[in-house]
Amino acid sequence: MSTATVSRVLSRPEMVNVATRAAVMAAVETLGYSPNAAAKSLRTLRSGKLLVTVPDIANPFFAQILQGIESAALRAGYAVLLGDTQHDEKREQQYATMLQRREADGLIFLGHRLPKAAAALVRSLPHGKAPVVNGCEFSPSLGVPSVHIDNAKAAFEAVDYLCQLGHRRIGVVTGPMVSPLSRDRLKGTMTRANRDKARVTISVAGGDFSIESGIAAGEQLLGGVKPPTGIFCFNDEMAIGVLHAARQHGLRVPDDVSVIGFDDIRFAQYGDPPLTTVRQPMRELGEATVRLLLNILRGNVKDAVSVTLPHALIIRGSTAAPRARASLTLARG
Amino acid sequence: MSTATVSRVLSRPEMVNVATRAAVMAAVETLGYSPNAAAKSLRTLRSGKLLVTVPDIANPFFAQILQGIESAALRAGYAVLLGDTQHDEKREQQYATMLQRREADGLIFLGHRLPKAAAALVRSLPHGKAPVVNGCEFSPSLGVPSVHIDNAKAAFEAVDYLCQLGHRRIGVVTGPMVSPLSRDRLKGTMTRANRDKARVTISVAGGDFSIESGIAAGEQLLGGVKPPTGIFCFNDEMAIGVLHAARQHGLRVPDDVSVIGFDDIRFAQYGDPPLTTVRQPMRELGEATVRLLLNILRGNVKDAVSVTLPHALIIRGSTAAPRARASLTLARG
DNA sequence: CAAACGACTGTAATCGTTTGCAGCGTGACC
DNA sequence: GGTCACGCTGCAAACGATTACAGTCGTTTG
Repeated sequence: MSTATVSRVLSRPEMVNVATRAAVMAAVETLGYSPNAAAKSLRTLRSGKLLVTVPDIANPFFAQILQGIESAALRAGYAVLLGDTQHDEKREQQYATMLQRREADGLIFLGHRLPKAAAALVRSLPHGKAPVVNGCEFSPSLGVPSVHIDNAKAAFEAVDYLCQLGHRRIGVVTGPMVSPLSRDRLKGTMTRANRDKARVTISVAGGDFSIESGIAAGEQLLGGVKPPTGIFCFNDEMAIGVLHAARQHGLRVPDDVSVIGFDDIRFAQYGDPPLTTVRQPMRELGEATVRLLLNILRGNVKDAVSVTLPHALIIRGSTAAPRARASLTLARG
Repeated sequence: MSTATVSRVLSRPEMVNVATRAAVMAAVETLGYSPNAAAKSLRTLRSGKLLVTVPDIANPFFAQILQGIESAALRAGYAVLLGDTQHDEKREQQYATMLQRREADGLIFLGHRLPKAAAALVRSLPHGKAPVVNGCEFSPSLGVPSVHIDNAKAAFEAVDYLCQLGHRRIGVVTGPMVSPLSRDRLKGTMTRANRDKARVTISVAGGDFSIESGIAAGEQLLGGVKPPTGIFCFNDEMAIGVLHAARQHGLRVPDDVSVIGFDDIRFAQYGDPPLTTVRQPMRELGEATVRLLLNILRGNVKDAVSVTLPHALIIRGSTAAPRARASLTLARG
């Protein structure tokens, strides 16, 4: 029995006679044989792994995307190599070198930076051939396809909802401005605000997507004179922080101040009050990045293009019309 | 310049003359060469990867453990292969076969089941040599070392605290009883309750660690006659669910009912009310599993033993003495 | 009856490293 | 001057699979 036959039994059984096939299977069974992945990978030049770098895996938003990625990858016969970069460029670079070493067949990165090693790969291959895709952060300048929602539009709608409710002084808690995602959301926010330039004023506080930064931003916004009556946060965790800050200030939500989050993580729904938020389809987002990457790996160049998934404003208990003076303004408006 | 020299420059530079070393480095630089991981792994029989299976990556508790694992692994020069098993035995098995194929040098599993393939490995090697470790779920019968807290003691302390506050009717929201972790916590609960057998009554509701199951359990417990005045949940998410159910029933926490969670995930602290809970050192737990696994991989058999990490009852705003009748009971007691 | 064909199976090259061993030049020492 | 040690480098054999290509053998066809 040659190794060739064994190999065939395991990879393309239909090529070999049923009798020998059975014999091989039996032997495999009794010996407990299983093929060596490294040897296979060396020979075939495919590792069967997808490298996924995540800015912060403890963030439920990313965790849920990762869940979508993992399940889609598994279904397609790939395993996931996980890198938690902690927003650290060094780590991103470090992980990206795994691509060069062929430890993974492709890269999905959820941050906003395209690591050098990956950028080199993108440059060295014809357009659309590099097995590198992005999730969440659409940035055409990177030359890498991406799966994302329309962040500007989503922000527009969130702010629009606050305006419709009658809010005129609106606070925004952003993420770091280095990321296109934050910039897009701020853009959408300002677009809506500028439509009512005369009446709507926006005050901006910077956050970093953590609950703690949300608390700080909330204190900054709510501690001033003429604090905003509605606050739009660029993720749910910061919104939870703002809720917390509001309580500390003795303000009731939504009576005294309305709060909108972003993402619709599970905890948004079950807090007190339940959070009005912009839902992103996290799981689908993860699955779509895998599909996109697989299209590239399979040479389906025409299907290797960026995808925009739908979002939805989910209205819950953390938003309401502003009281008293603000309502009068609405009545007059 | 032979490949041998290049290999040496890259792996043990001190073996080669500085001049040639520099030349090689220069060539590597200009050619953008980087060694093929599969070939290296084939030759050395080490993959440089640790396989980690997690029951549910969207659960912040596991996500934080994973974060500890990832950072410790990275520091030690290992990459993490992630498997999200969704509590599914099939998936666990599937991932465990990656060990046999040598796709990973070791396995860290966070569930309560030791997959067949891994069990076979454990049996085939001398005791303490199999590169398989568990996180969270200590079960000596598996023959695999583990990193965990003292779940029985922690539960004892949580229930003890409720008793000390004066609670007599205590509800418990458990996890699935197939896991040793849940059984240990229930054991600790009953140990404390039995100490006051005459006065303390325990009612048990089963959950599955999800917020939704916490809501259901909360409704079950709070909907009956003589509902408990204190509820101990086996994780924070179910506690958040119970908080939600209490609100639905018009009950105030902690005035009408006290709630204790478990884990101390980030969201426990910033809800309303902030959750009293048992803190587990998630990050350390992850790091310790990696250390444990590395000890096995390096043949440090004497250090390849289970570890119990400290927990702590964190008292916040979701617990208080019961009111009225219950307090009288306390006064009498 | 020979040739061609088809269905399998075996041979052997190949993937890209690592590493034991041998070779080689230089300097030291006897 | 010969021997030896030492520092460095190259040779070549693994590692364990995949896969053209070349048999082998029975069956069909002209």
